Amino acid sequence: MNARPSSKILAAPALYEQVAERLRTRIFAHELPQGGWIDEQALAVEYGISRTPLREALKVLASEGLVVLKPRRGCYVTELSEQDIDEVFPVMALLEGRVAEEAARRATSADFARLTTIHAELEKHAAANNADRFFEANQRFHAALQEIAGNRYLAQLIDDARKVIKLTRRDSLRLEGRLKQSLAEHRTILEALRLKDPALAGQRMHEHLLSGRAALAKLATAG
Amino acid sequence: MNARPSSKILAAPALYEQVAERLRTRIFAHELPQGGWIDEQALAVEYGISRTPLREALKVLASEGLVVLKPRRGCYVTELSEQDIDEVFPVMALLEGRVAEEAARRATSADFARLTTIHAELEKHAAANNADRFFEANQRFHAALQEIAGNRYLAQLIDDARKVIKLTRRDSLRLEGRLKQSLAEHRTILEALRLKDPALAGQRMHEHLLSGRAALAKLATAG
DNA sequence: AGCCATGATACTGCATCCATAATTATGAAT
DNA sequence: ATTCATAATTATGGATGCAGTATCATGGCT
Repeated sequence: MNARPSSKILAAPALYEQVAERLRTRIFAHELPQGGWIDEQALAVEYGISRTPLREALKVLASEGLVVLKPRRGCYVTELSEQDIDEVFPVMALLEGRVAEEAARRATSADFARLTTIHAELEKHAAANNADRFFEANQRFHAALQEIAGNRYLAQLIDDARKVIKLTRRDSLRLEGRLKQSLAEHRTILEALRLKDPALAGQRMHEHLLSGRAALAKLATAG
Repeated sequence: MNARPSSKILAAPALYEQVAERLRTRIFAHELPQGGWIDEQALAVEYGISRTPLREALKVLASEGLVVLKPRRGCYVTELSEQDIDEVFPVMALLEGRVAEEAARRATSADFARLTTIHAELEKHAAANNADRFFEANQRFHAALQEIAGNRYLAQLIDDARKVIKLTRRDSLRLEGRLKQSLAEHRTILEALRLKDPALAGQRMHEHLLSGRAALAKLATAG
């Protein structure tokens, strides 16, 4: 069957890419549980496709670190150990810090206006205590910074790292008080950007990320 | 044909992985030229395999950034623009700097002895003006640092970045005087490690990488 | 003479099929 | 009853086949 043919609006992505995206969504939703076996046949039947594009999609996900391919054994959703998280977050903090630094150097007044708009949404959703929308706006804020920083390779690495982190079932924004804390940190970052102080922006962003990891750690003990 | 079956010494890598590795080698050797089209059929015939594992290998290389997949058009070796290089190197410098920093914190005396040994080889090959061996020893030095730093994710990113950089046909070590300069920089890095000064080691490594990029830039103008 | 249309060619992308290896189930022996 | 050996089942990995589309060449038209 395979979606309606009318979906071919300007260069349809390859089937394996569509499949990869669907699988990512399911993995992030933890619908496919960590460490769980991925049944190629079942998925192929479910998607109404053959195993070929599915297997190609899995190769892609494997190089993204979302699944592990055990030769002759099959494919499993990656399990993140506490150590893994402790390795990824500092790198993420480093990269995001760099983005903030560069963004502070390059941001035009138009860029700053855009960031301010997004930040206003963060304030709104935090006030409403809406973690989902806050999360979404947060993503857009970081994405905007990446664009302003203007280093696509750096942005790519951050996106990849974010995918890995999303493997965790825990969501620090759900932690009591974390949402407000995150907002406060964002305020200081925006302030540093406004001051056009690259070092300060980088430093605060760096701390912001590490603060996120600490929140995650609290969740681990709390259950 | 497919290598001798006797090569199954303890968990043979999947065929697509072997193919990916062979392709990487050919790409780095510029045997497959930048921007060049990759003929799936011809390669499959040459390797004596079907197109299936070959295509899977290409998916992996694509997510490594070594090739680009144009839907319905085929696969092409990635072309690095000057801008791409200017985006990758600063990130590389950032990551390698971090590795050096962490390594300075964690290195035991045994680790330091190992680094000293490798550095001695660098000195030797630099004296002999042997760029190939210098390059190889240089790789081992950086690999050793990564291991000492103990962050596998960080190491992974560096390895990936290094692959991208290797796409360039230019080799800065061939530049007159660069080999000696690189050696001198290595000396200062080792010195910082010996002093167990993380900040200094990180800073010097960072500069070392940027210095490498500058050398590459000179090569660009020199031809 | 140059340009556009039409047809031939060739390659990509997906499906299907097959061989091999791993896992599980069954049964026998200790 | 437990354990080990053996057979059946199932899934992975690779090969082959086929449909759809992009590219290239040839020929007609302006």
